[in-house]
Amino acid sequence: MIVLIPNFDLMMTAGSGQCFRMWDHGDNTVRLFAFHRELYIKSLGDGLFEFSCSEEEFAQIWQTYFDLETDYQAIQDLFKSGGDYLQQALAFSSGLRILRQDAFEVLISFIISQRKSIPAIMDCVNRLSMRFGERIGQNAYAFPSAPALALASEQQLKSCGLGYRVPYVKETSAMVASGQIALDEIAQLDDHALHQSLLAFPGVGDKVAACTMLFGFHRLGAFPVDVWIQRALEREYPEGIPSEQFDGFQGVLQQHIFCYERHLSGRSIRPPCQIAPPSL
DNA sequence: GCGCAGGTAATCT
DNA sequence: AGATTACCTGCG
Repeated sequence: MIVLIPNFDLMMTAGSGQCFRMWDHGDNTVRLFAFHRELYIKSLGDGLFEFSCSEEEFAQIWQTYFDLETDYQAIQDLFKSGGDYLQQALAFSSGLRILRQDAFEVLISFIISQRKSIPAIMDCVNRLSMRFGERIGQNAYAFPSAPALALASEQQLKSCGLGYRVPYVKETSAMVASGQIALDEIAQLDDHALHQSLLAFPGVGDKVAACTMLFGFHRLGAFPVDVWIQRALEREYPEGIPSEQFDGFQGVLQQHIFCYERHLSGRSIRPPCQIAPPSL
């Protein structure tokens, strides 16, 4: 099916580091896995996109996943008074959206992300999915469930390249699987309480908690500070960023700055090409 | 071979 | 409280 989606940059969103299961498939097409489904999207230009699914599935799953019902133009307008640097960042990364991903997948993925490059994270997540996730198609696997990861042996997890994060992933999955911390329950909490709850998971500090809030719980006010953001803040806002001005949407701001900073440093903002199936 | 990659937790002062 | 350091693994 073909849809008109104004103000949506598919490649920018796919390469923005918020998700690890979306690849540049060539020919302006992106391939992704989410919510036990496989999807291809082709950008046709002029705001037109071709989705490899039915209209029902689009309305039911993907419209929400890509947060297409939120007015991002209105959010961007909030940042208009943010100075030249911000305007340049926005101009570069306009069309970016905050995906509504599965909270458990985000939690585990960002625990893995520490001290890893984006391609390395994608490798790990992909290996975990191939080994412990449900098969959803030709060479396509869903992200594993919490019980599946909780039951995995340390050796199996280690062979997916997790390194010292193995106990973090295993214990966090066990806590979710047992209901000790139920993700659907803490989803009801306010931002501060949710952040505190997430810190109780091993391997989760302020940064991973903020990423989980922003990408897994769609808390647009969460503001993850990684090395890129920190460098940008020190350089552009030595007196501190006037974050009250952007209250409630600092997370969107963070994504724009992140994309722009990586662009300035010469890093790709495009999603990596589909890699060869990881060896098991 | 060495340093670093979207950090965290343990161990200092 | 704030600063320092080890940590798996893969890649340049």
